[in-house]
Formats: sequence, structure tokens, C-alpha cells
Amino acid sequence: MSAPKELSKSYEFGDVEDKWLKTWEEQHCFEAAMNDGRPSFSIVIPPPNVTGVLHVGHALNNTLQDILTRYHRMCGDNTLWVPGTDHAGIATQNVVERQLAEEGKSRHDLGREKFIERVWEWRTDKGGTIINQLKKLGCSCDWSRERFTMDEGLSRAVREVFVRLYKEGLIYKGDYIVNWCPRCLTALADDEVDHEEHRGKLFHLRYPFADGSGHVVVATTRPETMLGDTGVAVHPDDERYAHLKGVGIDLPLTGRTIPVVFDPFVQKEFGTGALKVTPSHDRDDYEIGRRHNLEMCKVMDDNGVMNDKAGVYQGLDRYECRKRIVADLEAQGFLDKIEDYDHALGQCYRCKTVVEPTTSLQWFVKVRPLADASVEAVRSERIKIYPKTWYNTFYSWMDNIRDWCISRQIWWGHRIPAWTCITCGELIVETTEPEFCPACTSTELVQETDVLDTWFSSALWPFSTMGWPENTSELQTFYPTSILITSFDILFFWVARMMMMGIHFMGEVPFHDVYLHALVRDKHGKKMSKSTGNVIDPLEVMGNYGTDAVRYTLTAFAAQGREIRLDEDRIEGYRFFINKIWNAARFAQMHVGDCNDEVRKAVDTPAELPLVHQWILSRTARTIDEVRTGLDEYHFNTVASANYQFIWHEFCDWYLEWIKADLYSDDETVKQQARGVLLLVLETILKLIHPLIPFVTEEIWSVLPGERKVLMLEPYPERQDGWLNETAENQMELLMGVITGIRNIRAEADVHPSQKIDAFVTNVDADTASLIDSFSPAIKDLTRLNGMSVTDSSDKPEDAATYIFNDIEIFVPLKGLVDVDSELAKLGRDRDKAEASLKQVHGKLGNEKFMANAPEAVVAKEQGKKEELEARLARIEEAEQRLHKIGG
RNA sequence: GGGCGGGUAGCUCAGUUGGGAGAGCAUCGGCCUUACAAGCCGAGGGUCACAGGUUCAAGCCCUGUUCCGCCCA
Repeated sequence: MSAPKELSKSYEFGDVEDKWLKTWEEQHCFEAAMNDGRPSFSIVIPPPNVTGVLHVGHALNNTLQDILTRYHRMCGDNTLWVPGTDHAGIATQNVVERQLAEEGKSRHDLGREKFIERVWEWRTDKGGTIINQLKKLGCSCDWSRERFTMDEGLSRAVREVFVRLYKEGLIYKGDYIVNWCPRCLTALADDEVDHEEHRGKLFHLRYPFADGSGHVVVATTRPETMLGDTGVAVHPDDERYAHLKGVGIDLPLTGRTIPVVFDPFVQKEFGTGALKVTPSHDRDDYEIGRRHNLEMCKVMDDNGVMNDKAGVYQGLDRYECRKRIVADLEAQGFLDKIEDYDHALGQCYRCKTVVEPTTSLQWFVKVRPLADASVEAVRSERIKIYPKTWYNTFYSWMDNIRDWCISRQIWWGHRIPAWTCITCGELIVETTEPEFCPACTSTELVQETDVLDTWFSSALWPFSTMGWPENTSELQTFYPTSILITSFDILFFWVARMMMMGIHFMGEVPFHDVYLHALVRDKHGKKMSKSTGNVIDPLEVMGNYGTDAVRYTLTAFAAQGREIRLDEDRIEGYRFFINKIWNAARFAQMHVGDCNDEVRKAVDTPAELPLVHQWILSRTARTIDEVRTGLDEYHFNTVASANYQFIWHEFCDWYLEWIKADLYSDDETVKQQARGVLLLVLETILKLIHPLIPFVTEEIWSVLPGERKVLMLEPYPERQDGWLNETAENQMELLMGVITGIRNIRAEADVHPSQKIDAFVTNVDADTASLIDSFSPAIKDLTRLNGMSVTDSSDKPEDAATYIFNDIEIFVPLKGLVDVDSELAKLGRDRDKAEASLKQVHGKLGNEKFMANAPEAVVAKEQGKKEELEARLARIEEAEQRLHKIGG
């Protein structure tokens, strides 16, 4: 047998992380298994933008996915985590355009084809960044199945879906109002627009009646749109304006006369109750215009510059035009007043340019039927959302959903598979390019220039990544996926759309569970942003504290339904925890490093083991339960704290200290038992916590005795009911209480650790007495006592420091060392607490209604409490009297 | 204006059918005790936002008030 391996004095995470990443990959540990008869567990990664770099939100999101993936893989499930990236149409195009701009070129200089080539080049060069960063985070994705939304397979799925939806009448082309970004020169979906509160102005304009009888005042935040007004709307019940029926309005600056229409949409109370209507530049106005057949008058071009319909204002930028319009209105007496006004301004989510609502010929998905099916799936709990507070938001959004504008006027993306026949105008929608027009057989066909919204392809992600439209074995094994983990802010962008597409095309929901985690903020609750300078870069902190520490911190913070305030000090704290595990393992290894399998036999019969081993096994069993339950219910923070609490404060603080004597014992049996249990508990801990901190656990595992394969493929700890032992836990609790009492006395009385003293315990029943007696060696060991004994309550020395634990009294004779005043103060505090509790208990037990209504167990508990408190008070009073004797 | 979430120790947060208020960090005191000073031991600290209500019993359930955050219009 070779010499036992040793762990280095301190944990050097850098080398260890690199080593295991390499090993896992070489041994194909992450690749999905598809074994018959095993349950399946699958996740698809929320594909990060191919332009992206890892931020702390990704780190959180992917740590949680990795924890579940590793957990289920260790449980023996067929486990698949599909990784990949998203082609991020607008964002990626912007990046490459910026690159071109540095060379003094625009995409138009290159032309569409060359430009696309250029984007692919960029993708090959730089696009893998975030994937490598995810690997560094330890993500156990099946990298052999990495996907990209522009891959041929996924593109085929996109075309297939588009064509089918079109043929089912769920995709249509129409002139409709959309959110237009004048910088990106493309339409945006409703949810690609960010609304931000903005300090603006509300302009009140006077619109004269055509019959010269007066004027009406209308208010707007965008006065330049008045050039496109084609009506004024008032509420039909508004008596102030009833006389306007049939009267026109002379629209200032234009020489046009526009009608007054009566529409219940108008709020009578808001402003003057009159609303200028610009159907081409406002969504609500568009609807009003349609109801009343108002003209459409579009006064701006795609760049946000006024067009020929704007008359003398043609050629002005919209903001320049606004100034001019306001000045001219004022000069001509049409400006009533200007007010300060805070309102939400729609901005492009990519470039922050203020979005201009405008009409445009676009492609839309008719979402109502798809949305209804999704809502039904959620209502019937075929999809569950965690935390459940999101249900309401989900329903209300789905209820108000509008048709989804899917065309984008950019080049990078899936080009819409539709062709128009130049000869006869026929529109042809097919998955592959048609050779001739089916209507007139002409071969002169032109393809749509628009591409599809990126979310259109990501909506298919759960099945397109698994080979759809082929019916692959991946789909059969792993679809529907088990859970989707993502940030709540893309619940609608993405999650809802995956539901729609999954249900429609697969006939089955895309995932059973949705877990929405919070945004990561800084420690003051502010959003992290580069401009504020409060960004925590995950790669940087991984470099400073180790990847495991970062993962653990994020996990510990991941309580459901809360924002996450990340504080770098916490990362440091968990790094100390990693180090603690390392050192505990190092200590254990010194004693078990040369063990063979024989040593494990001790654990086969827990009943024969000494108390401390029974106790740690029982505690381990409870921790296994708590951790597994936490994982099954997605209470990640519980998983982290249960492990932390158990490993540090039970395993390290008590168990390891307690068994040191056994490990050095001359009694071979005692020694073997200690080694056997120690090794087993350590192994169990490593497995339990491995999904959270894969690197350090794998490293420790690799040095433990015996032939070892990688830890990440070991079976996850199962329930161990045979280890549960309530008696052992109670007895240990008592012994630990006694030990704490003695330590307290030493600390309070300032007795130096090296000073050996004697301690006594009194007022215990026979069982407790023999328990304490038989463990006096351990107690002495852990408290550095000279002597330790149970005595009769009658022979108590007067000048002794005292500690009351439950109804047990512990005292340490300290000739001349007892500080009577501080002892009395301490006892006084004890007494106050006990008396307060006792009063409460008496209140309850004296209450007839309590006795009549409370469950028996609760009453019995209160009874027990009463007896314990009374005994405790008696001990306290005795101690006080004794002290008074020496004191006075 | 509508909806949702939150207010628990100095800080960051747990607290799952209502039944003796917890953790980490920070603080204070003492220790280099041979795995770990990135550590060990001990201690202090809370009218669970406020006001009512239901209940034998409320951090938890109900109503109102207030402050903060987010989403939608």
C-alpha cells in the first residue's frame, strides 16, 4: 500500500480548480447519460448573449442550475444540462457595427452578405468568452451539446415554426403601430422597451374651433406630434364639449381642419378632458383613430427626422422640431402654458434611445390563443412557478398581452422565410427557398429583408436544442425539461414565450417548474452598474476568494422572493468556511489516511458505538434530510446554512474536538471506531456539499484512502433512518451544556486556560449523574479541568463560581477568586429571565380556556417548562444565598 | 392611478400548516489548546415598522396607517 496522501497546509484554489476542470472534462463527467429505467433531470441554460461577459447575475443563475444538475447526477438520474448562447440580434449587430465604424466603414459599405460574414467571424473569435467563463465557474453543462441560436439545426426549427404558424393563421403581416428605435432603425417588441421615470414638460396647446367660437386646450409631452394630429377626442358624456358635434378644429401651423370625435377612452378628469389624436405616433391614438376612421398622418421618418408631411419643419430632428414648434405656437398665441411633468419615457433596451411609437409594416404573431394555452398550463399546475408570488404578475401580463411584433429591420438574425413574387405579388412562405411562384410560375422572387426577433428563436430553445423537428431520443428522454432557472426580469421576454411555443409545437409544456431568482444588487440595495462603479465582477472575486467561496455566497443569499444584496465581506466569510473544511479534512486525513475498508465496519452497528459517534451520525442523518429537502424544494439558502451550521459548529467544533482523545487512544477498538465514523461522516459531508462547492470537495475526496473515482459521480447521500438517535442527541446536549457551563465559569472568572481547576455538578438525578460521571474524561479534556465530579448538593463550598444549566448546577470552587458582585449580577440576569418565562407559563396554565383549547402536547410542554423553570429558580436562589454569605 | 413585494439584533438576512425570537458578519472579553489566528473559547445585543382586530395563544392570520422597492398605466 502506498503512503497516505497529504493535504497541503493551506488550500490553493487556483491550481485545484484548473486541475479538476480538466479532469472532469477528460473523463466526460458532464455528458448526459440516457440509461433505461432511470428518472430524467434536464435543464436548458438561459442562453446568455453571445456578446456577453459573465456578470454576477449569470454567476448566481448558473450556480443554482449547477447545484441542481450535480445533485441529480449524483442521484443517478439521466441528467442533461444544455448550454449555449443566443445570437442577440440587435446587440451583436451593434458590436460589429462599432468595430466597422473604427475602420471608418458602415455595414452598408460591406453589403448584407459580407456583413453577416463579418458577424460570424466576430462570433468565432470573441463569441466564446462567456462560455469559457461559465466553465470556470464549474458549470457541469454537457458541453458536447453546446448550441447557438443561429446554428443550422436551430435555424431550421425557426423556419419550421414560422411557416407552420403562418399557415395556421397565427402569423400575419400588417401595418400597425410599433415601438420604433430611431437609432437601431428597427421595431421593438413591447417588452424590449424600458420605461424610465423622466422629468419632462407637459405642453398645453390651444386648438381653435373652425367656426371661430373659441378654442379647446389639449396637453401633450410631445408637441411635435401635433403636426400629425388628425382629430381631437373627447368623452361622449362630457357636457363641456357636447356642442362640438360636427364642428372642426383648425389645427395650428398646418392649415388643416381636423374633426372632433367622441370616444369613451378619454378620461374626462385628466387635463381639460380633450385629447389630441395622432394615430400614426401613439398607440392609444392609433386605436381611437381606427375606431373613428381618422386619417393616418406620419410626420417622421425612420431616423426620427421630420418628413415631407411636416411642411416647413421637414428635415428637422424630432427634438429640434419640438423647440421650433413650441416657439412658433407661442409666437402665434397657441401655447396656453407649460408645466413640469414627470412621466415614464420608453427607451430602447439596447441603446437607451427614446423610442418613437410609429406605424410600420411588420410581421406579428397572434398571441392570444398561444397565451391562453400557457395560462391554462399554469392554472392547472402543469407548470409551477417558484416563488409563487409571481403567479399574479404572470396572469395579469398574459391577460393584457398584445400581438407580438417579430420582425426586425436588421441583418443579423434569422431572415424571415417569406418571398414576394415580383410578377404577380404573391406572398410565399416556405421553409426552403421556392424556385418559382406557385401562382404564376414566375421565377422572379424576392425574400423579405427583415429578420426575426431574437426571442423568437430563444422561445424554441427547450426543444430546438434537442433536435426538433426530428423526434430525437434526446427529446424523448429530456423533454419536458425539469426546471427553468432564470431571473424574473425575463419572465415575459422569454419564459412565457417558451411556454407558448413548447405547448403549441410539442403538445407539452417546456418545463415543469420555473424558478425565478432575484436581481443581484450591491450591499446597499442599489442596482449594479458600471457608471455607479458598484459592480462586483464575478471573475475578479473568483480570483480573489476562490470559485467555491463565490458559489457558496450566492447560494446562501438565494432565498426565495428577496432581492440579493451582495457584500464582498460575505464572500470573504465563506472563503473562511472553505478553509475550515480544508483544515478539518487535513486533520481527518492524518488519522484516516492509511485506513483500509475494515475500518468502516464499526458503523454497521451504530448501537454499539460510543455516544459521541451515535450523536454525530444522528446529526448527519438530520442534515442529509434537511439538505435534500432544501434541494428538492429549491430553498438554496437553507441548503447552504444547514451545511454550514452542521460542518462548522457540530462536526468541527464538537465532534472533532471530542474524538481527538479516541484517535490517540491505546485502545484499538476505540481508535478504530473513531476512525471509521470520522471517515464515513467526512465522506458524507463531502458528497452532501459537493454540488455547492465542487472544487474543494473533489480535491479532498481524491486524497482520502482507497481507490477513488471522481466525487462528482458518487451517489448522493440517502436518508439514514438507522442513524437517527434521539437519546444520543439529548445526552450529548446535556454534556455539551455542562461543558459550556464550565467554560463560561472559566471565562467569567478570568481563569487562564493553563490553570487547572476542579468542577462539580450537583442536583442531578441518578441517570444524569452516571452519564456525567462516565464522560468526565471527555469533559475534563474539553474544559481543561483537573478534576470533575458529581456531588451531593449538601457539600457545596461557599466561594464557588456558579453556572445554572437547565435544572443542573455547576460550580467551580475558586478560593478568593470569586467576584461576588459580578457573580450576583449574572445570577440576577438569569433569575429575571427565568421569572419572566415562569410568569408566562403560569399565565397559560392558569387560563381555563388555554387548558380547554390547547392541544395536549402543548399543555404538557408548558407543564414541563414550569417544572424546569421552578427547579432552575431554586438553583439560582441557592447560589445567590451562598454568595451573600461570603459577600456579607 | 392600479398591482406586487418588503420593514425582525449595529449590518445583511432566515423564520414552510399560529404553540418558548435565529444565523452570518460586526461588537466586547479571554486565548498561539500539537487541523485551522482565514482559528479557538466565552459574552452582550431585538416593544419582530405603527395602531387595532381574530384566537387560549400572533413575527406568522384579518383591517387600517406609514415608509422603502419593483412592475404596469
